[in-house]
Amino acid sequence: MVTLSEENYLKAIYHLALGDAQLVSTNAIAKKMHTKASSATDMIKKLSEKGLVNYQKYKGVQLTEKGRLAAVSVIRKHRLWEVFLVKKLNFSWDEVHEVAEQLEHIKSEKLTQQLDEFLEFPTKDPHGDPIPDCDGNMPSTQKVILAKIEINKSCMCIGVKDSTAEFLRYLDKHHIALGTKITVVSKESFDESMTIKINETPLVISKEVTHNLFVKIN
Amino acid sequence: MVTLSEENYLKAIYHLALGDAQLVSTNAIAKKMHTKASSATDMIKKLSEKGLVNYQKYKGVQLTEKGRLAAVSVIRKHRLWEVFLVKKLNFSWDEVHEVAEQLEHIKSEKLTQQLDEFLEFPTKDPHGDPIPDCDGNMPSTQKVILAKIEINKSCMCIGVKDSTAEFLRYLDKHHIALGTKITVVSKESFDESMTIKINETPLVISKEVTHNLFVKIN
DNA sequence: TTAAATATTTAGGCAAGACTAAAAATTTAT
DNA sequence: ATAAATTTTTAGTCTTGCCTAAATATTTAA
Repeated sequence: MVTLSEENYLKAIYHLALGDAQLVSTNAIAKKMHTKASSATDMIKKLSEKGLVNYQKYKGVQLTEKGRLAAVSVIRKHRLWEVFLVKKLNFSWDEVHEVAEQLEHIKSEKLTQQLDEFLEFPTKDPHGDPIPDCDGNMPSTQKVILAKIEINKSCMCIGVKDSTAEFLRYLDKHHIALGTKITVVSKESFDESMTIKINETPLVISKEVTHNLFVKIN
Repeated sequence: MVTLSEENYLKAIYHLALGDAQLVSTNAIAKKMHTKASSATDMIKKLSEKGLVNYQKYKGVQLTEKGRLAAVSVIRKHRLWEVFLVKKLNFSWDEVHEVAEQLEHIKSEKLTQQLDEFLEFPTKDPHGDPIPDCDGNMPSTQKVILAKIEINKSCMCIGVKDSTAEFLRYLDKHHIALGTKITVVSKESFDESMTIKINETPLVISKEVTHNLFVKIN
């Protein structure tokens, strides 16, 4: 039995380790969970006792395979529900997160499978993130940050890094969506801003934007 | 802010008062919630402090209007999700309850409204229970227990009283569904059993069944 | 290579929601 | 009308998940 709070910590650790088995620090976890380091330590101990993470005092934690499966299961549900909200209930991509944060904890194997089928087995959520399969396999994506694209090259927007509602609405306003073709026109080195073209329309974007957009080279 | 636990107590009180403003006893609440009377007392005090119930020591509780609205809102969500599970995700009517018990606590006004629309504003859940509207109005239903129907009269099955999975599967087995026409053939007074006809097929049912089926006289 | 800064853990507490045991109120029965 | 039975409340504990403050490790810097 994994509690709701434990699920949230596992998810945080998974994301902080970038889906890998990297060591994650107590402070990083506390920050992500908006709690204090002492609370994170408490929870880490509990997760460790349950065999969900490997933990050595002062050294950091990593998910065990059991912990990784639990984290990925929550992420799978989160992303499936996001698809449901956008595709079936007319939510926009900047509104789905907080509702999906609740729905991801609903426990029912059958519910998740039937939802997956009802949505016709989607492979990406509305922000372009991959949906793990029911065996816990997370599809790998070779995505790159827009900032890395060279001048005069084109690429396609395939995801966002931090999907805060404000950022997503900014993208909507400037007609940047998943699948949108972006051409890099020029870069300013002093502030890392960039001029891009979308459908022949030029747009100047700050480094906050270039570092939060994932693209794929065609 | 109403907690998950508080919502469950409010729902229990609503059901025990039969949707009315009747006084409900501490013991009855404890029994329904599968907790001890002392736990129920603790929670009653909290609900009372929050203005969700009226409470006088040793006298029992009743929902305030605020409490009733909170209870009905949870019931609305529960029943909408049950419809979703049956209509969209191919659940059968005996499988939906425990999942809906979780889904009913998801907090999002928009989610509930969009779900209602997506389901085309259903008025009944899969067990025949009415779905309250978004303003907290619970449609009244003049349903009667099958046991009350006179010999040689016909009626239509419109709901179940206690919808335990076992009872629902019993009904499935004997082809009794919502909308099924039932004719009362005879009654045994010593054990309150009854012989009925469904599509000309006779069936003997016990008093456990006749007291758990709601019917409507044509 | 020590001293200072930072990160982490421990110790002790708090609120929610449950429990047991005991006290108090109410109801039922003699 | 009083005793017995039942119901309800109170008092004190437990667990989960959080907190603050203090202690201890580790890392960074002089």
